[in-house]
Amino acid sequence: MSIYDTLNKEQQEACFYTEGALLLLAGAGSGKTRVLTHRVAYLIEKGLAQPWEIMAITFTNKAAKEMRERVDSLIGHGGQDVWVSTFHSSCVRFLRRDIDLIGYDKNFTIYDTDDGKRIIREGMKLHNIDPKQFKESGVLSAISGAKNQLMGPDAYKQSAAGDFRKEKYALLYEFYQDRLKKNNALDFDDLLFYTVELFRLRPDVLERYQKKFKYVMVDEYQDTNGVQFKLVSQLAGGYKNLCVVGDDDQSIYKFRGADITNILDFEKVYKNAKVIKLEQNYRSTKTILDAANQVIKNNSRRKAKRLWTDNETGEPITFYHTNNEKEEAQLVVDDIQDHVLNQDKAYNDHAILYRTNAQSRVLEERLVYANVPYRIFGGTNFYQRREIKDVLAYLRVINNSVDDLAVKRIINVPRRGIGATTIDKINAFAQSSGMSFFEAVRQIEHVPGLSRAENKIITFRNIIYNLKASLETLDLMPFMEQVLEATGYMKDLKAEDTDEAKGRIENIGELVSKLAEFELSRKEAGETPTLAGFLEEVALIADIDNMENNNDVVVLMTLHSAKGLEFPCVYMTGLEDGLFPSYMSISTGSEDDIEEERRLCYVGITRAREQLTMIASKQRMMHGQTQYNAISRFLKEIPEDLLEGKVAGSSYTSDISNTSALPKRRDKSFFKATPYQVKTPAKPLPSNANLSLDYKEGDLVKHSKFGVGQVMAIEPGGADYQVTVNFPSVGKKKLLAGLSGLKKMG
DNA sequence: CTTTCTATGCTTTTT
DNA sequence: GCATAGAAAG
Repeated sequence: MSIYDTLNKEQQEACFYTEGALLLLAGAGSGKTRVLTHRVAYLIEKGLAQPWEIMAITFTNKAAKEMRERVDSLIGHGGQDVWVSTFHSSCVRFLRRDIDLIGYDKNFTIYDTDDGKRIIREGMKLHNIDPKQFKESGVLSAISGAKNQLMGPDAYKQSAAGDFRKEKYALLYEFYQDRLKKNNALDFDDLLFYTVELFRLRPDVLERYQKKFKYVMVDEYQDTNGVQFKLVSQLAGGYKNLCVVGDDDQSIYKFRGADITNILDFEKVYKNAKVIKLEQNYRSTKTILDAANQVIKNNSRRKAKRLWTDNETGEPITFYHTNNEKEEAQLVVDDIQDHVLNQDKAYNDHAILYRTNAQSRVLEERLVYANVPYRIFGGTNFYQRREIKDVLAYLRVINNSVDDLAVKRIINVPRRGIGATTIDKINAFAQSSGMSFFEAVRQIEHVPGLSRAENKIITFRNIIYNLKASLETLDLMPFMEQVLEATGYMKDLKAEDTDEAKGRIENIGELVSKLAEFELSRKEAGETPTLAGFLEEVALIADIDNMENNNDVVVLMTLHSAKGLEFPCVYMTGLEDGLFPSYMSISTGSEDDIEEERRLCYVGITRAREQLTMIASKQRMMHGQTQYNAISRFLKEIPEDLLEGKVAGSSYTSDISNTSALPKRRDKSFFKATPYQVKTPAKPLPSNANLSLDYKEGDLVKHSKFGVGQVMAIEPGGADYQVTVNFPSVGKKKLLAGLSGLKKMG
């Protein structure tokens, strides 16, 4: 009996085929992570490689974390030395070590697209480019596209000659890279681009890694782009033991530069590549899988394969055609309630999926109304919120003062009476003498024509100087409190006294608890937690990474975010032509675009284990206007005998009163051990959060976002108490008493 | 320099 | 329908 006995024949084959190039075509739910982790175990067990000679690359932190855990539990001792990480964090590691060899500073900051847009906006002003004709996002995606094809600004300029639009892009690309370099910053694409450059220009560095990594594995290979392809071939160029895993039918990130030909042509590039197909699905019922197959088979550009399963036939797929999006939402909510109350299902067995984030609003409304606990993923990322970006900008300035963007962001936040004219003057001075913006602030006495504004700048400068000094002496948590105090940011928000401001205060509180977690985890790992380390971690994190499975809540997310996840009950909403497939993909008239959407549909269907509900609405409010859309063409590709409810003509006449025919909700506590509290409109904070708390360990407290939880611990920390609370909906959280607005229950 | 009003523009988004 | 950016007014 060995650990490999639990694998099927193809899985075993993939596991034992270790040398050379291997393409693993792994259909949805076919157990590819199992194969990858067992393969790692096999390599180590057979003595083919030491743990640190194996590299596994994923796209998301979540996938990396999951693989990490599974490798650890399978291998036990030594497992933690296997290099498991995302493309981007691997590159950060490479670059932090050696980027100086190609003329950059090792202490670079990572910019997100928001930062990028600011730079482009600036560049467009400088070059007099009409913002009506060029959108920042369009420019950025052109730049991103160029980087994905390994084209620097010069190469791009050459290729752009004669094309009016591209020539402007080229101009902005150059400006953008200049500005990033000045600010000592790299964007997401740069992380990959410069790593490839580093390896190209310094073969000695590349060789070190090629010797180190005897075996390289890449997950979600169908989503790789040009640079990633190059990077992978560089890394695996030594031993040439490269195993890529993917499913061409789940390639849904073309708009981010993913190139499906990487997987389709793998065998052409790696001539002796072995191909193994994993076609047995362990996740879904026959009915669901059948539907998925029937839909995806309408795509022409794909590798031949047919997913099958030994699972039961299961229930038919339910189809509803509702009159409008409110009914749609109500129906989903009622159905979930019914499952929870009458069918022994938990809330977290349910996922509601949609094409666009905007659709979540109506659903959220009905969920709140029905008191169903839920969590929305995606939309505006936590780290994109204004208050979070502001606070992070302060940290960035303290960490890397050359970061002009960050300095300009917070120089007048909160208001210090420093306006556009003053900033322009400093800017002009900085540029004429070739220094950074903050350097000009340092030498503010030399900047001409400021008069009264000078004192305001000096006040600001002192704040930053003092905080820089605090960072030297204090631990991160007390330092953070200093930042919030000394900058006046918290004071300003508290004075505002609106629900919105309270929400922002809570978000900052959440950021503080993230910092606490970070500090703790680094200390546990025996490392010194640094500000730079925290900023880096925060820059590379996504919303979905924070999804924890043990919270009993319904989850809402886009079809894109759902990739890689599975749920017993899945609701696919908004299945209408014009929404899904999107209007864009229909109007270009390109079959490729429709195929991409169809793959997205395939991804959605295959998320479901037991029950799949598909809903279209006759009428829907979109962009403030009522739209009447036809039922999605994808829905029509599913044979009627797999569906319950009628597709054409639609016999399902739902009016809201009809839904009250569903079983009435009884006292929730009969069914769920833990009472829950859904998001309520923020309750007023204890207005002067003084330091005496009205709750103690063991008490139940209420948080306006996380609901009710039990206080696990209270510890003094600097000027405020750190309170650890266990919330049934989100798990344990460490909060600052003054910021969190916790209220004792009862 | 700050506040308030009007216009505009909107898919998806692993990092 | 909503959020955000830029212009106009205080």
